[in-house]
Amino acid sequence: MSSLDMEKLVSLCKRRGFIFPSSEIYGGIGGFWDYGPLGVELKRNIKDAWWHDIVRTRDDMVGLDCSIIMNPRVWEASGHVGGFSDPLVDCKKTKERYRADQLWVFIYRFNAKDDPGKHLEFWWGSLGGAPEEARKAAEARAAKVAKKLGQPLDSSVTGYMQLAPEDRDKVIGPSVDEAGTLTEPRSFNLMFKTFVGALESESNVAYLRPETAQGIFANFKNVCDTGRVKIPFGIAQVGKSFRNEINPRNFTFRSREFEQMEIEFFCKPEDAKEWYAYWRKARFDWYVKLGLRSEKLRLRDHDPDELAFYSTATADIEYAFPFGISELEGIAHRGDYDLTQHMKFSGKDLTYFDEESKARFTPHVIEPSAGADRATLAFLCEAFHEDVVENETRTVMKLHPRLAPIKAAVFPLVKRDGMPEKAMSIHKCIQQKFASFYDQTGAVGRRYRRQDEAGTPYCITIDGQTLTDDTVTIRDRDSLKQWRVPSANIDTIIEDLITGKTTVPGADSAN
RNA sequence: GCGGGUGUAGCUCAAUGGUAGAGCACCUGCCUUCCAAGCAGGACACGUGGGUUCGAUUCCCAUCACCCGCUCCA
Repeated sequence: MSSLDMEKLVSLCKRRGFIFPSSEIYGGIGGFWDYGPLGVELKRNIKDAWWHDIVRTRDDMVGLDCSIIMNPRVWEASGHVGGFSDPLVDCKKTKERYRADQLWVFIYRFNAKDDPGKHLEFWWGSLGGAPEEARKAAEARAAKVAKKLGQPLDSSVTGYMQLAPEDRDKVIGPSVDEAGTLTEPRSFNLMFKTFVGALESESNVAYLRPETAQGIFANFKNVCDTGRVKIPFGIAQVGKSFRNEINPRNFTFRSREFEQMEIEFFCKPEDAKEWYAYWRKARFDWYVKLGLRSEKLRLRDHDPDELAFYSTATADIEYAFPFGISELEGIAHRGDYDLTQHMKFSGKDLTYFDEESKARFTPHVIEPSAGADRATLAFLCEAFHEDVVENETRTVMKLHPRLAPIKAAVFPLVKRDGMPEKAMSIHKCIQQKFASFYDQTGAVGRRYRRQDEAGTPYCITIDGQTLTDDTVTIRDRDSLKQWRVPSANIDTIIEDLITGKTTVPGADSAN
């Protein structure tokens, strides 16, 4: 799919009511999106499928729904308050961007050539994790100047962050030869700050969570104390998270408000490697099962230098979006980092006592963390098709029946002879079990096409024959095949098709 | 945050310094027995705010949003 097709998808999403720009009538707001009538059903079906497969049908998983705003100490323990904000400096000339805390300023003083009593100062900016790392580059520049002016009188080093504001203009950026091209350090803090209580003061600062995971760790003891879980087990949570992304981009892919589907799976330290391998595969297979083609998906293991310092292994499930290959879900082996951090900061014992082995230990954690909006976008991209039928383009969303916003649409072939009444009663019947849509306007072919764009897998049409033998036609979205079935147990017939218990008949038995 | 581009109806596009048009979609009626039918009628738009001008959708400035590239993404 080219980028042109991404535009088509965005257009279809808006036209058919999948996704709208947030607060559009006020000019919108970057990084926020709304789900329309079809979109909310699709996203809900994805979250429901996840919850069903991860929590309901497993005996080693329980669910949780914790608050979005937590005690701010949670985010100190997790490292988000300290590590989630980087002061950045831009070079106005080269457009390069540096981390201000890794930019060191080496000040060298030389005697001026024509006037030995006068001193010249050079403030060279140089990059490095510590001054020692940065020194080499500065020394090279000093040596160059020394050829003209002689050896420097003295030198000193300071952090760019520590400079007085009026001195920042003196600094020569790492990639330029003139001073004054660097901006003030600006803090790009990705945490959403707010205040708890009506009075705004530093003492009641709180944060909107940047991930749902920490709520699980903070509740680990509570869940264990309910006595219904034994290691190995997992806690699952679906919910909104917030990050002040520097640059939201690519439709809903990088949003500032987004929804996560996260698992923290707790196990014995010696079993962690095995569980990591298990979840790495299980989560990949889940996307394939729901319709993402495996050749568009890839499982990418992080390089050792890419890993967070506490993680021994991390893999990303990536999807080939039209705008590039990007992450849908990360599966991380987090060791005992999180529980240890929360023990340290809360002072509470979060170790686990294993009744069988009579051993006490800090569980290790495997974290499969998925983006619900990213999954939704991937399924939309995957589903989008433009088929050519009799020289006409048919836009059809080939969504997995389990995910389709509307499972069945019911049409009277024409608006008379009691067909609308019969169709309506069938629609009401199906509606008890599935999302169903009734439509009697215009030609039936147009109604089929409308449902194609919504991704509705099955259309049911009531015709003249229905009134005599009580059968209806079912039309399959992907094959365009039609066949007759009794209307009496139509809800069960649709259910069997959705669950895969039955399949579309090979023969076209339409009238 | 930087550079470039775009912004006209629900969608895709057009025209214009003098009150905006088309196709598709939508609504109503008639007609219609299976894949975007026909006829008649209808509703709907110049992203926002300033400036220039007698008059701005058009020119200028700012702002917002989106797209592309950079940057960032614990």
